[in-house]
Amino acid sequence: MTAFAAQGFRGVAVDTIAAEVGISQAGLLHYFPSKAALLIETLEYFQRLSQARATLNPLGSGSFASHLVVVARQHEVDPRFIRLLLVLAAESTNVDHPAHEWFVRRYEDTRESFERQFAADQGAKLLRADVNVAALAPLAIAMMDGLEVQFLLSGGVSKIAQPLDAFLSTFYR
Amino acid sequence: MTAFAAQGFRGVAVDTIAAEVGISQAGLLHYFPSKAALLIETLEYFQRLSQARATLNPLGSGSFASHLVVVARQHEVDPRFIRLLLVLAAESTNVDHPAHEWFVRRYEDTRESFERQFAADQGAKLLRADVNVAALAPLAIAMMDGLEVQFLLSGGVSKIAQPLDAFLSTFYR
DNA sequence: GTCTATATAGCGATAGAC
DNA sequence: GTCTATCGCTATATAGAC
Repeated sequence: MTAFAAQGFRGVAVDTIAAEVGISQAGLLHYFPSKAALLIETLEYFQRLSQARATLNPLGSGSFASHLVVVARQHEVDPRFIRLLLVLAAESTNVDHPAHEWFVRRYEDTRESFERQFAADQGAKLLRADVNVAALAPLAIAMMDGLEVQFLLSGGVSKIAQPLDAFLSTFYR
Repeated sequence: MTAFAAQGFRGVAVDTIAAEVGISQAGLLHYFPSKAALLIETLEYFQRLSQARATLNPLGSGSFASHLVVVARQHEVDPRFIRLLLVLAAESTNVDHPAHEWFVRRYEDTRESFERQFAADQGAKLLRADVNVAALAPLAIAMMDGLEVQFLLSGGVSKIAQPLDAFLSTFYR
């Protein structure tokens, strides 16, 4: 995760990852048929880890927006997770990239999930009734990704959680 | 520009670019001391091109926000330009990347420019007086970058200009 | 100014020993 | 299950001819 996050898919060598876990390059490729397969498995593992995190941090207590801000704050403390998604999402915009299809599907899933959860907030009279949740979902995703770019480029000076909160708050009562 | 935009820095070979302009690999490296130098020159060239475009499309007629929406619409028609920035910005979040310093400086310049132009809109009573222009600048940049990710991943299905307009409009009277 | 040729290095994947 | 060794390929950069 950290290797792919820091260098992207093409930028990291299988040997580097193998050394980090204490085995040889051939040893690592004994468990994964190819480097591309290793990447996909890494992304799937990341996904499961994120879902486990979300379960530990349930959003029953507050709005979906406040949940997103908490997640953003965690990313500021430990950017390794979200960095993996950001760097590889940009790299995989190319259709030939081994993770292209994975990211296309993931963004679609995320958009649908955001839309559902904003709709729930609207049903609970937390989100303003005049807000179009289908339009808000891609905006919220875009804002999180974009703030992350500035956070990483600035070396942590530019923040994520506070600006995200400011943005989302304009849609809540 | 198109090669680096499509594949990033590490993903493209000098030979590929050389073939595209009709000379050999050694012929191309006759003009640039290294691949990294070629990348920086490409980014500088892109910058000059963007500024020339902005001059042709002056914003005297409307607000800075409407100017940004026009630019976004151009990017939807021809994503090659902005794609270069997005892919390389993500790649260059790594401090060892040859264009890291270039992007750090560019984002700082862009943020300052956005802040100045939003302030001008506020002075002209276009932007609401209660809006914090220093806070709005990074949000606007983040939104443009994030929408671009979704545009590229969706193969052009997800749009940039219309959602950006919806976002910026909430701050204008 | 542009070429061919090559030095040098790195990488992914496989073969085969233990 | 893990290793060493190696094949085959690709890539950057340089040398030197024309």
